[in-house]
Amino acid sequence: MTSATRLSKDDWIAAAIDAIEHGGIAAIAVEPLAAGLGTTKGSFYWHFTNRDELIAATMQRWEELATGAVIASVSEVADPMDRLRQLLRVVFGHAREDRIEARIVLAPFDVRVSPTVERVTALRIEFLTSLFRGLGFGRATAAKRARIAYAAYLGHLRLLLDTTQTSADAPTTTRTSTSATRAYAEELLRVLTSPA
Amino acid sequence: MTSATRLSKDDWIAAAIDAIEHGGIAAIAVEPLAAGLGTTKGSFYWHFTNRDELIAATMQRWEELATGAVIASVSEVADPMDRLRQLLRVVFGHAREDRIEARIVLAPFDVRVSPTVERVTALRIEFLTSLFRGLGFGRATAAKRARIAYAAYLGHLRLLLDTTQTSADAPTTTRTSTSATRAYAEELLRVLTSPA
DNA sequence: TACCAACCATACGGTGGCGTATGGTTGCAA
DNA sequence: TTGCAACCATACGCCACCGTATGGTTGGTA
Repeated sequence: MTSATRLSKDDWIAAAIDAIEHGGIAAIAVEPLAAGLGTTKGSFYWHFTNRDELIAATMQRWEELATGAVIASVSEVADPMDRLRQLLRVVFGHAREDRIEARIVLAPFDVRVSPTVERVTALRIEFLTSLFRGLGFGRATAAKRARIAYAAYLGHLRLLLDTTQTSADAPTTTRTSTSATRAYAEELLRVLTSPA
Repeated sequence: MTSATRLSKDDWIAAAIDAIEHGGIAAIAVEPLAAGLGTTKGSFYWHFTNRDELIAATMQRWEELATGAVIASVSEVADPMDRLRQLLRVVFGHAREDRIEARIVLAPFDVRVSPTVERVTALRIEFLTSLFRGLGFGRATAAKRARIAYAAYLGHLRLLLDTTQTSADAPTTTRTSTSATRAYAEELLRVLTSPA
């Protein structure tokens, strides 16, 4: 994995994204990252002018990942109800692993992060709103339900971290989507689509 | 405010809680706090053995505040439906100011914080569950709705921070409970109490 | 009023991270 | 095979913070 080859900008960004999992953007620190990559600051400061530039690049990369994947994986489904169901399935299935998502999306008050997160948030809520509109809800109701749905997702993301971290073993066996989580998602779907 | 008198342990804890608003537990740093209090480390290390002890004390204090107030302010209402309504009103009214709550409750992965937060979380969800049971929902449904309700609260807490921070003026005019927030809370109440 | 305990200031050494400077390597291209 | 550009290592100074050591103050009590 740590091949003795030379590094690219993207290698640093990838390492930065990994680091987020264990300490948020605060963990995007040059010297620890260099150590992890088996190199030194000398390399880093050739590719980047400073730490903030890496953080910016990392956020940009995350934004691409965050917007592209999920929505795409859903938009192929035709029926609106099935789309929403599918979305919840995907999103709540992933949630357990997505520590990175959690760290970025739950972390407030950081100017280097918030613009990106706010864009992603807006986009996701818009997408959800269109879903609810497709289900026949009026404009205002759809907007509110979308917001509730996304808030519930965020909260769920946070709540998952409680039980997860205690056992530091965490085998690669992604035991995602516990039956409890499934039940939660189904109930959420139920209440969110209850008649206006 | 910064009277030239001597300081107590509680003064440091109070300062620590304030500091959380502008940087989370990371902002509970001895020297900055000392400067803010108009004193020096000398004082601090007389009252506490080290930084972690202050953090622990601060979390303990927050736990008291977090559990006591809200639940008490609600339990005087008789009718279950009104209780829930009242709870949402209180909680969503406060939310905008409660940056501190947000920073503590949304921050994961910190061993010095998580045990406290997890206790508070469990307690609140239990309380919510009993509310839903009081509304006539069965055990399982009540538990799920409670979890959804709390997740929606957490997510809402996070979403509020987006719009809030941009304008750094933030006058003391607690413009809490925007009409948008009210509408959100009402819709949330509606979907959460929709028939099983 | 003299003293002791509570409380605080100052100075120090240590750590971890940032950014710069400067001098290697390495590999491809002429 | 030499040479230059890309890439990396090492060493340095700086800053913010932690914790210790040590020597003041201060205020109440004997």
